[in-house]
Amino acid sequence: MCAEDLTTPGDTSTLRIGEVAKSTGLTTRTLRYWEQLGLLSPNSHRESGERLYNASAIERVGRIRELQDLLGFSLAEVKVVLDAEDDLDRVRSDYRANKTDPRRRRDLLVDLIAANDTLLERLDNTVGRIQAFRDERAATGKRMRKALRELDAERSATTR
Amino acid sequence: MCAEDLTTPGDTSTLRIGEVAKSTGLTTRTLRYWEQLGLLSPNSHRESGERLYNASAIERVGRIRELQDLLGFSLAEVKVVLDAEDDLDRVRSDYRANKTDPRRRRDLLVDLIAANDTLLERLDNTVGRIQAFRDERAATGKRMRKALRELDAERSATTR
DNA sequence: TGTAACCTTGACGTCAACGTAAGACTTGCC
DNA sequence: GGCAAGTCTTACGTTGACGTCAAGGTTACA
Repeated sequence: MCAEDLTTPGDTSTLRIGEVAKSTGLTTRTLRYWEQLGLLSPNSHRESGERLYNASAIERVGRIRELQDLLGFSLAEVKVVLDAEDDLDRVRSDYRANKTDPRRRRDLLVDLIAANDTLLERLDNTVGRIQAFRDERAATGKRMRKALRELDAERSATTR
Repeated sequence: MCAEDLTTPGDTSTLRIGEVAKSTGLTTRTLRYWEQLGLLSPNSHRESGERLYNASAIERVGRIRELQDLLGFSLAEVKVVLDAEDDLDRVRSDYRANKTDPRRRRDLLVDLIAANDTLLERLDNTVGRIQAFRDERAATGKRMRKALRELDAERSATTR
């Protein structure tokens, strides 16, 4: 007796939490914790309460990790970005379905654009600063290699 | 009675811990914590035990923050990088003083170059991934602006 | 020479992001 | 149908990077 899919019809590649954990490299604990923070929810539940995810959850995990590790966002900040993305998706599907009224849709869109621009600015800033750091490091590397060459030349001259 | 400078002669723009804190925006607690981790040591002490820093400490703080915030390094990782930098400085000054024997110096230099290359690789990797993320975001922004223009065009057509 | 502001070393508190263990229920498989 | 393996909730533990007293010594300045 299994009432399998209670919410979404279609797109039903049901994964158990352990499978999601395995294929993402996370632990089940982390997945439940993220769910608790509202970052990643299972797409349905079995009667027993077992979480069932679909494949898109794995993509979402990648997205979260990207924001967290790559950009150093806290999970709270990650949530902000993800919520915005979700809003955007909703706007898009509403757009297709022609559900919301244009005024409301426009307002939401404007907000999303602003949020996106803020993020972009932050990203550019970060990239610029890392680049600067990188260039500095590259210069140091060059100097060290030069010093090494000189050292070797000196030694070969001495031992000759 | 103050035996001022017990370690380094010259370069004596002595700063007290509170002054360093103020000019870096850190707290004294953080400075002491970092010292405990071996990241940043005062350059001398008074008899009373009071820490005395010189101006280079402030630069060093900047360096630490850069690695910590910008690159998301843990303080342990920061320490690795900084220790390497310190080694390099030591190699340089030894080089000038012609202290260490060339064999040892060469070995150290090779190690430092390798460490630097590793860091560079990591930096490039990070930059690349952030760039990719950035581009994706930029594309999203473009799409949203387009959607907004269309929406406005549609509305003005309707209200006309 | 007082005294407010600063410094010292503990030591305990905190917050995010999980780890880990317990006890009970479910599922998959032979 | 039995049992190992997986999952559930609950709850306490941990780690990194500090914050925040507390109790006492030191400095700087009027």
